[in-house]
Amino acid sequence: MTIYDELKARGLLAQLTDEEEIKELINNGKAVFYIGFDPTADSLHVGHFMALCLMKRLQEAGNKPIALIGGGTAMIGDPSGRTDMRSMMTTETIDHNCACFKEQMSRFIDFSEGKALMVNNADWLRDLNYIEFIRDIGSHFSVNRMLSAECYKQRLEKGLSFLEFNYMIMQSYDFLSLYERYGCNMQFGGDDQWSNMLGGTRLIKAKLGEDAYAMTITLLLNSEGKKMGKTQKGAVWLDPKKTSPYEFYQYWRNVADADVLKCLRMLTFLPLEQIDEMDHWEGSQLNQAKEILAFELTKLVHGEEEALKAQTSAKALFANGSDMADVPTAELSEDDFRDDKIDIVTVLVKAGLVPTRNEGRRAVEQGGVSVAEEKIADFKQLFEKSQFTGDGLIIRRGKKSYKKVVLK
RNA sequence: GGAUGGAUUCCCGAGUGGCCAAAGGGGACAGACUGUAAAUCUGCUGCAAAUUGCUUCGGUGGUUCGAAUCCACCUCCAUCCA
Repeated sequence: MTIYDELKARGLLAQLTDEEEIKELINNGKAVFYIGFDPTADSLHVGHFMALCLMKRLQEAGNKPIALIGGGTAMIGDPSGRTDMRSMMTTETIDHNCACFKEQMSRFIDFSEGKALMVNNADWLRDLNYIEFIRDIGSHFSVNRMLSAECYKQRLEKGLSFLEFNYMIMQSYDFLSLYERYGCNMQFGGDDQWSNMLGGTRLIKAKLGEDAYAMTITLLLNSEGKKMGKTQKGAVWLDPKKTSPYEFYQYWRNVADADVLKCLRMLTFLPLEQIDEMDHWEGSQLNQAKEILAFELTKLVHGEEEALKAQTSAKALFANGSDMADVPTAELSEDDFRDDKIDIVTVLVKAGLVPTRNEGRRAVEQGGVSVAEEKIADFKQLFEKSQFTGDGLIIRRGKKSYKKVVLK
């Protein structure tokens, strides 16, 4: 199976500028492609993960990836798909984020011996001369055309600043620069990037008279049409300090039935035959598929050891297993006790199971808290210090949040 | 630069002097039912030393016994005009 067919079968491809040419290029390892990442946070998240996987797949097929970190474009902010203006970021924050991205990416992509490149568009964007730039590049863009782009429609109703309006031009210029510097002939990106990417191919045609291609990846949406990888607490991060492997595992373990197969296809590296097999699974059997999904992804991101740990903890807590060793742990200090006692609300807060004391109270009042499998009825209930020594106590909030709490 | 409308809690959105920690909806969270799913029903949703206290309605001052609500100035946004 060619790489192109595989990507297609996995449902990863959304729009292409020229299907035949692209097929030819990537199947024969002739593509030098780039994907841009905007450093808007200090860690990559699940949304980036899919792009990284795609890079990996294409790299394995012999193509050369360029990871473009948007240290320059981040100073502008992409308005695509946004209803509000992005807040401005300082240069220091952006630079810090770039460094974090770099480190995380090198775990997925092989950057050795020129097999892949990582560049930062700050190198050519930050020192641009305005007059030169608009004469040289700006003259190739039609405002009429830009305004008719779908991604600006929404913003035209709510207001769009000139700063953000320029994002498309910057991104197009990136493509041109990469084409000239590294012979980059293709760009990949999320489907919301389509019009920005087209801008690039058009610019290359206009400036150099040469062809470049663009292809978008289907956005990973859940069955409700929302972007996946977001929880109410924010994004699901790849950095274990921001989203622990256990939480990461649980996120995928809990995806809706309707989304499991899609996620398996788009995100994992499992052979398609195996995934097609699971497609016949129904009802509670789908739970197994979710387990596979969660395990595979955790393994990809955090390594097999962490994935196994997350899996055994999950089994211990949900399926009455007995191995509690790897359940996420929280520690209490001597100072948390008064007369060697501590109340349940304090324990919940200290364990991070609840953000405020009020919520802790509420959780107890609604019967959502148990300690060592015993439901707590009174939020004033006290615990002895001695109960937290040794293996400590398993505190559970709701169905899915557990912490082992021990005395340190 | 001018005219008009607007800014309320996580989001949308009511409230135009005390009865307001602020209607209603969404989301989130918890309970029941389940398969760690979905749907449904119920509860709940500012913070805390908790029958009370504290902070909140774009910002700063002011009027008043009392302000989300009235006044002044400022900031930001939208629409129309230039």
